[in-house]
Parts: sequence; C-alpha cells; structure tokens
Amino acid sequence: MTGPSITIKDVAALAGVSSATASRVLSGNPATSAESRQKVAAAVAELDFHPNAQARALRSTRTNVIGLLLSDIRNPFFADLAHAAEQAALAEGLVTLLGNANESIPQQDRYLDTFISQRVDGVIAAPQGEGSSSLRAVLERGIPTVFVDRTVDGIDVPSVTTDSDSGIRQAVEHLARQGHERVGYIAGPQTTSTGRDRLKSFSRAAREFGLSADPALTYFGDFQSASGSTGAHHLLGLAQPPTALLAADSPMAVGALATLNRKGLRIGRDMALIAFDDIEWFSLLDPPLTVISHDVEAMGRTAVRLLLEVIDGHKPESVVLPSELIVRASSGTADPSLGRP
Amino acid sequence: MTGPSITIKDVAALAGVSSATASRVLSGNPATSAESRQKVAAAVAELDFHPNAQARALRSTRTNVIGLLLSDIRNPFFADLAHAAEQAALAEGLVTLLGNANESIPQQDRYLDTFISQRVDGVIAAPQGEGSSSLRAVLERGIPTVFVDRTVDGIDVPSVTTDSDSGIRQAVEHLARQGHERVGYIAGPQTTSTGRDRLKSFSRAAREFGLSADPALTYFGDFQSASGSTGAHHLLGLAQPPTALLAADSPMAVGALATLNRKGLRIGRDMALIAFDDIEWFSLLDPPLTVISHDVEAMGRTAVRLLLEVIDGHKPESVVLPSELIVRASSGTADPSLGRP
DNA sequence: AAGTCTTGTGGAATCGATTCCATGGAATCG
DNA sequence: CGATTCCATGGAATCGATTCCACAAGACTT
Repeated sequence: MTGPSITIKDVAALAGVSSATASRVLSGNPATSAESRQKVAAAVAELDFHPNAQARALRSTRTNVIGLLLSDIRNPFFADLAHAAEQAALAEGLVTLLGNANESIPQQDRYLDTFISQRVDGVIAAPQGEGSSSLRAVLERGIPTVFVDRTVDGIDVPSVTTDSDSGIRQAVEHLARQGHERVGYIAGPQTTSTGRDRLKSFSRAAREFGLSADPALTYFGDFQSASGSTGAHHLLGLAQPPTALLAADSPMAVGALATLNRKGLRIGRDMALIAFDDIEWFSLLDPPLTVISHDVEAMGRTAVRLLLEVIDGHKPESVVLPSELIVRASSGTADPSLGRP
Repeated sequence: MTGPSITIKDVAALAGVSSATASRVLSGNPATSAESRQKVAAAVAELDFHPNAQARALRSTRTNVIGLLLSDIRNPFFADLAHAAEQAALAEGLVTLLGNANESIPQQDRYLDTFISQRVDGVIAAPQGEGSSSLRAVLERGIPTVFVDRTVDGIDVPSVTTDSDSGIRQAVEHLARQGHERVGYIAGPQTTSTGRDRLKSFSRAAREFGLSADPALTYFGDFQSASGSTGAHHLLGLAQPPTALLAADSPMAVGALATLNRKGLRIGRDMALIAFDDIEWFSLLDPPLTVISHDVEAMGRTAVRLLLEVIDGHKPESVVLPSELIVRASSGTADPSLGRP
C-alpha cells in the first residue's frame, strides 16, 4: 500500500551523519554539535520523519505510554477523570491507552494483560474485585502502578482517593437536621472499596445522628443507572418507606430520579434526594440536586503526578482528597406527609 | 527493579522447541504439531509469558492498536461513542489509544503524530479544521482511516455520520406547527462539518416552514456548554427575542438551560428548547427535553466495522445514520406572551 | 521402487531504533 | 610541549519477536 517507510537511516543519510548521531539529536542527547542538530532537524522536516515508537521502545524499554483502566467511561465521573488524567499525561509527553473494564473483572484482566504486553510505563487503575490475577501480574513485574478513586485491600500501592466519610457525614447530618429519620441508601457494589467505604460511612453517620438503622433501608446497586431505578423502586415499596434517598454515585442518582419522576413524587418536597458526585447539570434540575462533591480534576492530575513519582523510583504518599456537601433544593424539610404520596 | 523479563526464548527452551516453533504456536500458525502446541502452551502458562508487543509489532508491522481521536470525552455524546467503539474494537482484538483533541487543532495534530509514531493499524477520527497537516500525513502514509460523526471537505475517507437534516427539519416543522416564528439557533463551530451541515439544514428548514430568516437569530457557539449559556443570553437580549431555541449539541443545550433557569424562564411555556443529541437524563428534566436523537452506539460499532474493512484493503461505502425528533414537553405551544417574561 | 508433495522444524536474517565502545581531534593542564 | 581530559562521532551489538529459507522425514503418487 505504502512504500518502504522512512527510517532514521534515511534521515541520517540526508543529513550526512551516522544514525547514531541522528538518534542522539532526536532524543535530545547533549553530546551533539550545533551543526548536526541543525542538519538532522532539517532532514527530519524534509522527510516528515516520525520515529517508529516500537523500535524505540524495544531498545530503550520506555514506551511513553500509560495504561488507564476505568470501569465505565460513560459515567461522567470517570469521563472527567479520564479527561484530567489524559491531559496531565499529555503535558508530560505520555499518551494514554484507555481500558474500559465495564465493571467486569474478566474484561479488567484482559486490559491489564494488554498493558503488560504493551510494556506500558505505568498503570493508573480504578480497580475492582480482590485478588485479580492480572493485577497481581502487573505488580509482580514491577510495573509502576497507582490506584485512583478505588483501592484494593491488601495491595500496597500509592493511591488517590476521596475521603467520602466527611461528605457523607455532612449529608446525613443535614438530613437529620431537616427531620428525616428514615433515609434510604442506594449502595455501590461491595466488590469496590468505594462501595464498601461509603456504606460504612453512611451506617456510622446514621447511628451517630440517630437515624433508623433498619437494614431494609439499604439497597445494593452496581454503580450503574438501572440499579438506581430499581433501588428507588424497591425502597419506596417498603412497608415503612424512607423520606429521603442518598445514592452512592451519580448514575444511580439519575436512575433514582427517573423512578421518582415516574411515580410523580416531587423531589425536595415528597422525597429528598442527595447524590454522591457532582455533575454539571445536577444544578440545572428542577429542583437543583443536593450533592456530595469532590474535585475530580485534581484527582486525575494527582494520579498522574503520583505515577510519575513511582516511575522515578520513589514511593509517594497516597493522597486523600476531601468531599463536601453542597446543599441545594432537592433535600428539603421532612414533613409528616413524606413518603406517603 | 525487575529481573530480565521473560522472552519467547525462555518459553521455547522450557518447551524444548525452537523459538520459531514457539512463535508459530503463539500466533496460531497451523504448521505446528499437536505435541508442540501442547508443550508451548504449558510453558507459557508456567512462566506467565506475555509477549512483547513492541518486538512483535516491529517485525510484523501489525500493532493491534487503533487510534481514536475525539474532541472531548466529557461530552456525553463522545463518551458514548468512545465506549461503543472501544468495545467493538476489543471484540476484534484491538486496543484503543484515546486522543482528546479538546476542540484544539494543535492538540489534534499532536495526537495524530503520535498515532503515526505508534504505527497504529488504523485511525477513527472526529476531525476538525480543514487541511490539518498531520491529518494529511496520516493519509499519505496510507494509514487506514475512517471519519466518525464529522468529515473534512475534500478528503475522501469512508465515514459514519448522522443525517442531521431529517431530524432538524422535523424539529423546525414541529416548532412552526406550534406557532413559533422566531426560533433562535445556537450553532456549532463552522470549522466542523457537523456545525456547518446543521446550520445549513436549519436555515433551509426555517425558510421552508416560513420562520423568520433574521440572521441575528443565529448565535455561533463552539459545541461546549459555556457557549450555550452565552448564546442563550445573547439571543434573549435581542430587541425581538426568539420564542424557541434549538441547540446544535447537548452541552450547548445544557448551557442554554442554565441561562433559562437563571432568568426564571419556564421551559416549554416561556421558551421552547430543543437539543440535538439525546442524553439519558434529558428525559428526566422537568419538563423533559425534546431532542433530536441518533444512535450513537451504532455509530461507534459501524466506525469499527468500516475501519476493519479499510484495513483489509477494501473501500467501504460511507454510512449515514438517521436522526429523528423525539417530542417531549420542552417544546410547547408558542403563546403571545412568549419571549417577554 | 523412485520420485514428488506435504508437514513440522530450527537456524538465521530481519524490523528500526538506542546505546556501548572505540576513536580522533580539540581543549586544558602542569 | 607532552600528557590528559573532554567532546562529538560512527561502527556494531542489541532489544524480542516474526518469518524466510533449507531440510529431514513421512505420505503419496505412478
């Protein structure tokens, strides 16, 4: 289809130097004269030379590629995270191989194996499940790795996570102050650290602020929107339904919202709703949604920074970013008619 | 950090065959005996061998990597598209290198150069601008390429696009039937084919259904949400403001929505609003948003299918997917008080 | 029974860069 | 001024797979 592609030898020949010198110029090695730098640059421009990344990586064992493993890019939280990480990586000259695990462990492993084969310089992962064999393989090989958003128990890897506890505690306190006693919680999957931590925080705060500890008030979702719908449906159908709902991530909040709308419940009046994760348009809803917000952009940037430190052979401290409640109109006062439309 | 990594020679030695035979087994070459297949497989498993993708690509000139160039992964439309394409590619054994051009031509070129250096097997791009030099370089090198969502005039590459015309025409007709005469249009950037096509469709339909052709009713945005806000603000401030707004993509519709909310305008009553692109939660708004919908998942899948055909040396026909109006409550009847809150 | 065809195999060349090593000339030193 | 360092350079080895080529041994022809 195309002719034989242009190699560094062609560049070297045109510039009148050896390929060793051409290589040194291209990689910014200081042991080059101004004259050869200039001649090589001219030859590169004339031939529109693009060095073969495979050949370079094979010899130098640096690929300038990082692997980013997320669970679902369609979740706006992960889209923002991917965007932030990818832009931060690009600024450091690294390109990003994206893997969507789709909340599926086999698919996660498939991508991790690919990352190993591609000899990526590092991996940023929002992992799930416990001892994934591929995850262990990544670490055994000494591939620099950081966790983002989520961690895995028993695996000691630097991470950037959110302190969900503070935000959730604020949310529960806020609801309690409004007079809510029965708060339904739509939990994330217990195979993820965020799913487990947020549930623990919720339970602890519920106890602290005197909310009902009825286990029926917790529904286990999977962080995807359909489970938010069915969760809300289930909770509203209880003999003693809650007067407020708290969803552990934004897609499940969207699902819950759909159910509430379908049932004709007025949010903030008939039923309070709070979502974990802020999304631009949550404030545009009528009424605007009360949320637990955290800085996703910082999370992505920080993950790249930590990964670079690990690549440089250091062992950086993990970073925990704060979360905070942003009160909007969806979490109004509990009144006696609540929950009984 | 790690010991010398495991190569195919180690596998071959353990299996008691030559590396040539080991390679044949690994790549599924039929010229192998059952016995060596079995022995190599055992050795691979025992050593947890992951072939070096660089070495393989260098020799075979196949990388099994495709480049996906989008403008902004935070736009839900592109997130859905990325997800669909990535999953379809994975099913074919291809992994995806993601590039976010961020609606910036230099960054688009940066990624295209990276794709060339990485010797990707193919490129799926939602391009912008006209003769990007890097885009020309990609095509000159004969790298299989398909366009998705957008095209570039004068570049003959198979593409998957949406027939915006039918949906926009339906939307304009719908608004005209409701009695609207002045419809504000928040256009996309005219450096993109979708921005241009949709504006043309809108103008043509406006003429056909007798809407005002006042050029002040068109505001040029950039497909990002902030420009939707300022666009709506600008249009509402006209001496003769519109009674309905049509936004050329969903982020701009979200921005317009924010402005309408801030001004206290009731959507569907004080001001009609229609968005191009359907997003899950648009139907959850109060009132639910009327949208022009198209099948993003099919677009992603089709792009991968076309790319595979190009890689196989064929020249597939471009695909145009339909769009259609989905009427919800945000596009109500025009009444005399409209536009004068 | 002798020649032709298959089939599986191993040795060695190859892909395109980087990098080790040796070298020659200029610069610096005592 | 001779010895030593420094610098830029080119030749050749190297990274780890794939693939060309030659070859041996068995399966078929006629």
